[in-house]
Amino acid sequence: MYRTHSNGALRLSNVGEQVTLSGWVQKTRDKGFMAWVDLRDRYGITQLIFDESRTSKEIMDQVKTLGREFVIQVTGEVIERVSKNPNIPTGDIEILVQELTILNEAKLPPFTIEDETDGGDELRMKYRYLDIRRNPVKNNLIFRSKVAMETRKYLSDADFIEVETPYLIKSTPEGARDFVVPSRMNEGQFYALPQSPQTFKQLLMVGGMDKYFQIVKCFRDEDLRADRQPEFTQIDCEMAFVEQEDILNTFEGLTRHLLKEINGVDVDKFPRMTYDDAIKTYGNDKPDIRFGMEFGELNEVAQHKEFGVFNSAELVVGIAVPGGNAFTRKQIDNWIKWVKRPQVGALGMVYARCNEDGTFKSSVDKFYNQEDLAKWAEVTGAKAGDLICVLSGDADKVRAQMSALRMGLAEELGLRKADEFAPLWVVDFPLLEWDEETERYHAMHHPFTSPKPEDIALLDTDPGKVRANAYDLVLNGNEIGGGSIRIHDKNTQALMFDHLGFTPEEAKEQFGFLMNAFEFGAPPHGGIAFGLDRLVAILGGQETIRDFIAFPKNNSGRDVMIDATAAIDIEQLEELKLNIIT
RNA sequence: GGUCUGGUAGUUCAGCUGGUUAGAAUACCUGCCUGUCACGCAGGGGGUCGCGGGUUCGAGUCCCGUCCAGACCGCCA
Repeated sequence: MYRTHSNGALRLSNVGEQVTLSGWVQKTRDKGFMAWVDLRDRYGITQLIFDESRTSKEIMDQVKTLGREFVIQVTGEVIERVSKNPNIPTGDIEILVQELTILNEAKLPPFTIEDETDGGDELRMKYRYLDIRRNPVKNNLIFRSKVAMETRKYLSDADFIEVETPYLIKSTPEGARDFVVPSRMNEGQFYALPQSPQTFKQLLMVGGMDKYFQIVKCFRDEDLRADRQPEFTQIDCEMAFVEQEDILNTFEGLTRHLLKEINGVDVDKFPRMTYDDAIKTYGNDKPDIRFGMEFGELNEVAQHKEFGVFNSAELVVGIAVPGGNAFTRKQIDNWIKWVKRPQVGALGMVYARCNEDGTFKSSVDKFYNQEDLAKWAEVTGAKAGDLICVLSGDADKVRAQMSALRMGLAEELGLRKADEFAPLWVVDFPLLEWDEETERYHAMHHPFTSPKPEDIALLDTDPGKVRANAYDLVLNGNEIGGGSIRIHDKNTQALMFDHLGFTPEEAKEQFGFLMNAFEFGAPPHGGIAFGLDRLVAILGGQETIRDFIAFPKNNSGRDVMIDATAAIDIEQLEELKLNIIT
């Protein structure tokens, strides 16, 4: 037997017991006459003691050969420590070792296996199995497991059935790029890995599995970000015989359950905001509402003066930065530089200081008097001590720029508190989105999303104005889930494909199976999918999802540990009848 | 596809305006140390300054190219 207890288990009450422990050598502290070894496993650290007067000479010598991360097994007696360590749960006891076995030696690890490691990201990824030994990463993985378990518990209790759907499916031109898999048995043909199990879960509804969920890997061949991986996990859900309201309530319930069970936080009923309002008020369809700084549209009060920049702008928009009057001139200049970076792309920024005495001092005092600036303050909600930041230009662009500035400032001011949770439903998304490149409308969500019945008439006259029965769940400025009520009749689906530029033949070739199914009694249905990686990271109070994934890919989609991607043998290529064109 | 930042000891970093033998911390090795727990003390080893080219009397430092990493924009139905 390798162990009778874990390294986090023993307490004062175990004193006198004979125990066997196994684990990794975290650290040895050798005082000559006496040596201590911190023995680590998943559960904690237990201190081993070796002592000239109580330990055999052989074992004393053996201890001197132990290096960091050696795997050892010891047997000995639990004794009370002479000097206790209040910082760890096992700090009152130690093991007086009588037998020591080195189960496996270890090379010197390339970085320290400690909470605050000296290792950089690249190295940690290359030796991810060592990184996972560290508490922060280990705890994140345990945390993720707990979120997944609570999700299964909640949905299972609500009569949802977990069904697996295939990973080898068919490529479609809509949406993200597919990862493709060549088929050996079907020469020149390919499977695609699913971007989501969308059509399959709809077919499950036709199949009568009226409450379905799946915690499932999805794949998208697009460029990565700190919160985007090429393979990621969704909590994918679908329900039949439901309206939008039923879905929102069910999954608000799931989110509330997770916040309660995982974070111990009770949240009020989630507020709802239309897509249009989110864009107007926050410049963004996933607003972080943990803090204010809402947009104030200044066209009426700032235009028709002598300031040409504002007069020629489609939109002049401002926000009040709480306490921002404390910024130095240099700090404000740096924010101006910040918004002028190509990533944000503003041409400049106008600002107005709101002095404590109620007066204003702006960068455009030449054009605006105190009365004008007081109106700016009224529209943006600025109080004495605040700073009003104003951007202007093309409405869509300036909203995106102001949104970036709002988030940047909030981050800087510490308004994005990791332990505060502000969920929000964003509803009434547009059904279609104009794509400049292909010069046609694309489905904003996906082509199976149902238009709002009262907007269907607009499909022919003003397609961009048609709203969908689509919704996103936003948490702290991150989209953590999104879904829609689906189309469930063949004619509406055909109409949608038509407006998306599919000929009836193309629609049949790519989605004929779904259209067919709709002829055999498809129930009304809808659903939602949560991004598990992102959800877990946010519940865990972090923005980057990588440390909640055991073996993530790097920025370029590479796994630096196994060194994937890689070329394949010529034999494999021949078997697949593939040529590499360069 | 684009913008920006970085690459110097095992590791994390400093290295100014180009100028003697490239430093610190930590890790590692040796010795000492009668209760350590970020142990302490003394000593030691450790470098193709990512790679290639250029400017210069002289390049870790400046320029060009390239590779790698990270953040972001585009992209992500």
